[in-house]
Amino acid sequence: MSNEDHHEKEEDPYYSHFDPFTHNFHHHKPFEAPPLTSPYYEAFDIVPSSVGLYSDFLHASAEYGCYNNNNGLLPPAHEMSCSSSEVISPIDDASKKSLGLGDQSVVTGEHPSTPNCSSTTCSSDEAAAGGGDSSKSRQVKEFDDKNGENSKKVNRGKKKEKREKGPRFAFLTKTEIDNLEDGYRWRKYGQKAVKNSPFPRSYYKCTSQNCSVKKRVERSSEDPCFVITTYEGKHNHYCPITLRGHNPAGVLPPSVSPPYLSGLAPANFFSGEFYENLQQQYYEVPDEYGLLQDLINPSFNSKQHPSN
DNA sequence: CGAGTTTGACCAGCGC
DNA sequence: GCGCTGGTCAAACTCG
Repeated sequence: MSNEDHHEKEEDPYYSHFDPFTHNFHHHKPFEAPPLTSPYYEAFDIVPSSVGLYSDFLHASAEYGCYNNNNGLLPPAHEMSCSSSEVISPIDDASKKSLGLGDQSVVTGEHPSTPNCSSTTCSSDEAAAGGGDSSKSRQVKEFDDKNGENSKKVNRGKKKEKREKGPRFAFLTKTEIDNLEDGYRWRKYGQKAVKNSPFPRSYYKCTSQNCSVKKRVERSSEDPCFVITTYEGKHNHYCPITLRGHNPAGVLPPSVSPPYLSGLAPANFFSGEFYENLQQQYYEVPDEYGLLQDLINPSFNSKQHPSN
């Protein structure tokens, strides 16, 4: 799929703001939050639900269990002063299930029982993906050769163990570029057509060894101007790429950066260069694991175009 | 030749 | 149980 020039650049009619997040966020900070109050919250503009794109996206976030999650950076959906309840819905049991959360709470600040990849101890996809039960490691087709067939059939042996997901963070980007440069190196490992969308979803993994961060990129079906990028997991390495020869905000190594600086925030997200070509809507996807603070770049001082 | 992409198949979860 | 769907794998392919 190409980025066809669906749309010429124009003043974004959706980019006027209704900002529910700034309204009552501060009641939901059960932990000692890093100083990301306004930068992040203000980055989180939501437009009226009449804009289908956002509606969809917010629904998706609800499915992820966004608003009721542990760190409380985001308000419960039903408390958001967004203009429509159809846009925001609190996480329900079904949503938890979809998250693989089962009965576990999505409210507390506790870390999950699964390995937390926030340190270098997380060394494999297996570990990141679900506890790394080696007994259930995949059996590839070689073991199927007893039938003498060289089929592509595989028995991956991934049984019931649900893959547990790392922290997730998504944002909207108004851009014609599908795969935004974020400073990290990614290898595409899949592409799928998604229901109700003419645009495929692409799946990427971080190419860095021992880093299991993934991202999904899909263009909004309702407004192809927007690309929805969802990061999952947390980088455990330096950003391999810096822009213009300097270290952009958010690319500090985890070892020296405060938690909210490490990890997922797109490396060049805040660079002027990046801004030159697009407008963005940050949107926090439910972060079951209490790592929201890892995702927010404090330099993101309100969604301001540098030219402003 | 290595790294990255494409693409068809497989698998698991979920709803009916 | 079955079909649908999302997510992932890995062989084949492309590109530099």
